[in-house]
Amino acid sequence: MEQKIIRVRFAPSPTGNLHIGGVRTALFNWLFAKKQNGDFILRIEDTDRCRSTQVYADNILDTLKWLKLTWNHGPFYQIQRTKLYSQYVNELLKRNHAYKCYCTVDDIAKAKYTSKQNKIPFKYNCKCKYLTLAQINKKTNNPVIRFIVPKTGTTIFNDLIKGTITFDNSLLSDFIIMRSDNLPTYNLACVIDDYTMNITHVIRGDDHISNTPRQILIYNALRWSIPHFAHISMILNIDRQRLSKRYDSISVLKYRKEGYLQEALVNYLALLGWSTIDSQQIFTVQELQQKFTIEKCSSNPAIFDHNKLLWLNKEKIRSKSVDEIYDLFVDWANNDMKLNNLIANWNIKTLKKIIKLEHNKLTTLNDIIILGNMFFNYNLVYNKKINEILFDTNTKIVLNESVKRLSSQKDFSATALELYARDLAREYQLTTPKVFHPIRIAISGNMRGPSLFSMMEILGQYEIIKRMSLTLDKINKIQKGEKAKCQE
RNA sequence: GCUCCCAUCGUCUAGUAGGCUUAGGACACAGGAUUUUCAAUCCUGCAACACGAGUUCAAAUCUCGUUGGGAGCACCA
Repeated sequence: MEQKIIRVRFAPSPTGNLHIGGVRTALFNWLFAKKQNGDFILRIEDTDRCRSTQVYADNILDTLKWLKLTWNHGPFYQIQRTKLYSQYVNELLKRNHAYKCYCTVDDIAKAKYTSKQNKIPFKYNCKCKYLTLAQINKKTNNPVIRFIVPKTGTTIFNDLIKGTITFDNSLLSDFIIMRSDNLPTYNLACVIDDYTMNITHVIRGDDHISNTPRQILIYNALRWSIPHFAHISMILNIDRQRLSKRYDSISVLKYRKEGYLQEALVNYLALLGWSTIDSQQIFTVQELQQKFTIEKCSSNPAIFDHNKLLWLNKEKIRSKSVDEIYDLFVDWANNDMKLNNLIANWNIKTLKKIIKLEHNKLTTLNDIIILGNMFFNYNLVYNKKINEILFDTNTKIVLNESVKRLSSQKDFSATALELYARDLAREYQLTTPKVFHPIRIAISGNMRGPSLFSMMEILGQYEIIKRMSLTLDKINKIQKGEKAKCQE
């Protein structure tokens, strides 16, 4: 017998940037499909004309592309499929599973207000079902279409993650499936699409659990078999609140901008609500595809942990060769005009040496910018600690003597340079920090940075002496009474 | 108010047919070693089964209740 092909879909609405929770839903669908050689379909649910925009749709597409969550079909836009929805709405109407409702938004708001006042659960009891032809003829407004929910019984489904979930039909209102503008509402469009697109597994956020019984009722009314459902838990923000469109809809693309690797984000998101028995932390994409199972998805909500993402990003960078990191860096910088200009004159060979030097310290690609600036765009920064060292009486001695000695030095390997510095310390009876710190500040403009002598080796004689002299000049000028820049 | 979902270290989680758990791993945090800085590295440490009943020889694991958190109850998706 032929086995049914697995087909899943990711169906965001373009009413905001794709946020981290949406990306994870997409990822889980994608992994589920990939593992079983199934299809991953992208569908844009844009029936809300007031809030959907192309800008957001593009953001969704761009984000998925960056993360390499490729889809086999689509993107389908629901707005282009309205004929299909009308067709099925008519069928439901014909089969007495739906009726036209002429109630106004005010009517409903009033009913809702009353139930809130009386503290009773809200259920809209629409009477339009019983309207006579004469009464209907008097109506002037455009009706909506409501689905007729059975008065009794329960709707049960077996969720692949949460287990059996039961809802009482009597609690449900006759819900709207088509608005007065003749566009379908979410529950209707979703069912029609999932069915006609042959979706076998609906994997989505668990905020959709309460929509599921409504959708199942539509499947039943149309005599369609229902797909498998899997509701993954939400990602909560640090306040344990749902990631809201309003506050957390900063685009996931910001992680790219900040220098995160797509594979780090994918790896991290996979770990958020999914795990293996052996608690493996670092996965290649291929491993994720092989090992992902819906059964191992956790049913409790997860909080986004930025620290762990950072760690994972570092690990991913470390696992790459210098050349790979360089390529990644250049690609990344090319996405940003400013960065692109900044690094235009950076020497490739030197940059690779720098990357090699700091290979296992890099946390984001942006760290390379910081390092590069140290080497290619020398700039002496001032802060309290640096000033202290700059105006230490020994500093001038160390720098003057260094300039003198290094001018005639032949060997500029890290080991030779360290030897010279240690000799200097011994001869002047200074502790090594008293010698090393001024040199570090003079040549890198900073207190923090890579191994001092390796840094000097990369810079070379000319640059070292130039920077040391420059620093001496500055010290002299400031000491002569020029308004101290460091007082700012 | 009603319905549904969830409940192991600060965070993500392992614990899958109740005994193998003095509850494991990872991130974070703290301390130490190393050191010219920041790191990296190595070592060490801190830290959890929400609570209460019940079932059982035995419960983090099953049942019920309580509490807490989340989601939904739109002509939004």
